[in-house]
Amino acid sequence: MSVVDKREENSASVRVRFAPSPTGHLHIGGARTALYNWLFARRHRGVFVLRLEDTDLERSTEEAVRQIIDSLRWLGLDWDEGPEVEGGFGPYRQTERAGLYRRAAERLIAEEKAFYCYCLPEELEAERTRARAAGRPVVYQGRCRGLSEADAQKLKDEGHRPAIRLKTPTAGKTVVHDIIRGAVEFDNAQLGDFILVRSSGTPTYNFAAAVDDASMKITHVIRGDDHLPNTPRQLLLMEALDLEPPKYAHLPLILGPDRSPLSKRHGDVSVDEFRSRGFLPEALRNYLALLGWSLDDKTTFFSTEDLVGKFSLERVGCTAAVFDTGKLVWMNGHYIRNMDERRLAGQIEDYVKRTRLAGLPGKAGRPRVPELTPLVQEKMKTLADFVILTDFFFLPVNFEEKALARLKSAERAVEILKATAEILSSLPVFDAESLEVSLRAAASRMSVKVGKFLEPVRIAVSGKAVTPGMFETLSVLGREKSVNRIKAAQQLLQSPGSNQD
RNA sequence: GCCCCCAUCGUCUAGUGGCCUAGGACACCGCCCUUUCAAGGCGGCGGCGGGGAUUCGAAUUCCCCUGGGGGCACCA
Repeated sequence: MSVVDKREENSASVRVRFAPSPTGHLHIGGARTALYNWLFARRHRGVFVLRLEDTDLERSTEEAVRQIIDSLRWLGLDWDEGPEVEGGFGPYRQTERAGLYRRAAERLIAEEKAFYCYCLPEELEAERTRARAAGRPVVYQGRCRGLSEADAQKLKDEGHRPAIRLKTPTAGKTVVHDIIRGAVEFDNAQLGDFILVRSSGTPTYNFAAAVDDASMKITHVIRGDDHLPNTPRQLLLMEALDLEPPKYAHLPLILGPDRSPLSKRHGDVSVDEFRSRGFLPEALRNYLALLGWSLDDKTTFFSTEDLVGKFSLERVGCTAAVFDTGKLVWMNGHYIRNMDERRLAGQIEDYVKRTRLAGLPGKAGRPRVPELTPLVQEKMKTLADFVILTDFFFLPVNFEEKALARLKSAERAVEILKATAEILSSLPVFDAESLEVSLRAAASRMSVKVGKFLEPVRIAVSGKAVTPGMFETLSVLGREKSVNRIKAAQQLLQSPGSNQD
């Protein structure tokens, strides 16, 4: 810890940002990007900025803003500047920064580093199609770059609304010094004079991102791999604007099981969905941290403090990673087993409330979550498992097909159930210890192994083949319900219709 | 078509020229423990995409190929 602290001293000025476009839920890939940014900021005692890239008016929604903010909060990734907290470099929505982009664009025009382009989208599209067909590079040909004053005026008079393009160097290379990948070279000629401002007056992604990263004094841009080809454009822009560029780190993508980029096709991909499925934020953080980053060859579990203390971009890998839900489930189970029992009970209560699952516990006369939690804690892998494991405490017995078959074919089941009902009815103290003593004794009297003895009891009382420990289960279920259910099962077995083959 | 990125067990990864007959984790398969199921313990299966080159020596360096991915938008 002290080693870390020492090194922090001179990196106190780190500023990073997470810049989602609010067009949907927070995607698991975005969550990892946010996490890495957050870790990097915390690790260097820097500032984590949340910026909304909402320049696409068509697709951006307030609903999406809400969801992204909720998901980030739930994940525990708090931002120092951004929506709802503000800060000295705001506003933090690009739609509210229009003046900034306009001034930058005007300056570039005035300095003749950018120009108005009157080409129609359809014309450009046609040209691209031609270029592709002819095997030529698909780059803007610079038609309006050298437009004369007179021609420009004429087009303007005809009512054409121009876009603004950057004059990109036609020769030379732009090199991106990526922290994760090293130097990556791009031919300037391949870049083309890209659009800065749409004819509608709104800035494009590259323009807004470059202006904002610089004006917000971002020191490290940590983002997805898919932005690597954009980086030379942003670099060129900052150069034209005479702005100090940040350092860049491009994270490899997250893939689905079929090795294509993770998307809705692969099922649950939003943080919100993982929350609904009963995953813990600390488990998701731990799993996501390891999806692309590692400390060494053996450390798997990291508390958030560990992560903050040990995370580094240098140890982020270059390879795209497949998202393995199975491993997340396992890790979540580990966190559940190791959680303080009372805290877990609280989480379960919140979860059940939030998801409104069947068998809502807690009504008068029913067992409460804190009472049930210790019975199922070590069996749960997600919070959702709680309901699956304990529903029979709240609901009438609903026999699972497999369990019913097993009950019917169990040896001496009727005899066992009868004996158990008698014991339960007459037990002076109805608690787990007494139950264990007397039921073990009964099994031994009947020369039946305890496991075999308990099987029909388990199924009678729960309708399931799998339950928490039987003695604890009976004791929490209570004498009356236990006896009633056992007697009911006994009758079921003895009724004429229950013959089986 | 052009530009760029990537390549170790099924999956996540360690590995930065000899410590590697390649280590760990998930999954899978056995065994143990056990009141079921989990959990836990022990063991097993399983990998450096291919070809050249450099070197006394390559998972590790270079080149080519192959495969995967991203970009080439008035989307972000």
